[in-house]
Amino acid sequence: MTKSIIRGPYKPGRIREQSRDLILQAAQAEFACHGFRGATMQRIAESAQVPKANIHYYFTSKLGLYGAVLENTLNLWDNVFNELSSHDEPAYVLSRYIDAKIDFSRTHPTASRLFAKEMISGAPHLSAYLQQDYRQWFKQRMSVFESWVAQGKMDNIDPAHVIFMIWASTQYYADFEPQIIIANDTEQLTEQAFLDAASSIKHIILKGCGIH
Amino acid sequence: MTKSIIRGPYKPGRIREQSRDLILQAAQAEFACHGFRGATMQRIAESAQVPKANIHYYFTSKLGLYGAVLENTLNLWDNVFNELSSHDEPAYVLSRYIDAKIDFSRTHPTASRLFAKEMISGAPHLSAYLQQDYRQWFKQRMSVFESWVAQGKMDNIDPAHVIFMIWASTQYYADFEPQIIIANDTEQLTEQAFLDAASSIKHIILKGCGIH
DNA sequence: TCAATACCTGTCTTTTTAGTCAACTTTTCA
DNA sequence: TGAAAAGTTGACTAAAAAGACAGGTATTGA
Repeated sequence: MTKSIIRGPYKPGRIREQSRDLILQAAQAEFACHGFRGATMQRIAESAQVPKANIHYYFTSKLGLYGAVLENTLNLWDNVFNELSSHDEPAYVLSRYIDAKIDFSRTHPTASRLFAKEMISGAPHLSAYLQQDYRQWFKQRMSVFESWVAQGKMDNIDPAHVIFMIWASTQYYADFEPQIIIANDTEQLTEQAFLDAASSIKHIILKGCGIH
Repeated sequence: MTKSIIRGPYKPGRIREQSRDLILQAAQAEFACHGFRGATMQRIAESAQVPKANIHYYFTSKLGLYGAVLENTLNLWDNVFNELSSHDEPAYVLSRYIDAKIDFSRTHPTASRLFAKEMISGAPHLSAYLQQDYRQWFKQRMSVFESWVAQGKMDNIDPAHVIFMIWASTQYYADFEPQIIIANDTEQLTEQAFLDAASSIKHIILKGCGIH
């Protein structure tokens, strides 16, 4: 076998990590497309090109696999969330954040869709996350916006709606791709299309909030 | 039986219509929550409080039922679409449209979620609609926006992104309800919450597009 | 009132699904 | 190098799924 040449010297747990990752990748796509109930272990196995029993060697059950996929995806998510850092200039902060969100939609569309599906289903598997990290993050950012309003750096708008508008607008380009593709009369969305979207969103949000 | 007293005099086909509607209602909720594959005829039957065989009396198959639900929902959708009529004043037209969209999110959240799920799955059952009515509607409205830009009534922004932003922002309040509820520290969204959302969205979109 | 028609549903079949398991191969490391 | 550990998988089981259908009941209009 040429494995040791191709993959380099063996380390304990290396195969485990690699196989798990392969399965998680396939599972993310399947769950994003069909939701938890609609996904089947068989299709995930075929997509990952492993026997179904192999999935059950690494994951206890379908629910366990789904949990692992969600956890995996939450980490990516948090990185983008943290782009909305504290900074004196709202124009700079929001511009960077919108760019980061649009870039996430372009580079991780299935991650975005997975969360959207979970939310639409009532987020039955995300309540812990929503109650903890999300809630905390949200409150912190709210206070940043409020300080901007107090300093006259932006219009007096409920920050929650601004945040929702940014999320909704940026995630739309991942979640509603078929609609956008048909409207654009194209086969697939180019990087330029995402940059244009970011540009329009930034224009409307910044100007709309009275940020200079 | 008291049916004739409760339901009034019988007309041919009246029972059919009533039963179909009951099932469609339950099916919409189930499909919206679990998607086409994740939904089961059994749960739809339980939710509608009819035997499963009764569903198969009115609908040929699961796919047939799903198609009927989609068609049913598309009619509601189109009514809201048509609110974005031609009119001289962009401020008036867009305000009315945003109000109508937010109101739809409030009064028909499951309809909104059903479409969102279908879109995220790649819209496999909506290609006909997207290629026909949707495409046509979109092009027409684009030209309205373009005439506004030409007349200097709004900033020179690609209208597609404005439309997407309005859709995304308004539908978000139906599709991502769990997220919004937790951010709002409330049990459920009140009508006032929707009115506030509409108000903020209108402020940002109109001002952001340079519409007076 | 009384066929004819429409409506209803318990029971059955077939297919698909999640999950198990024991026999097998590969990898590791002492 | 060889035995223990890790990884693999074909074949199985039990549960859940969609759908068919025959034998019923309710409704209608003449």
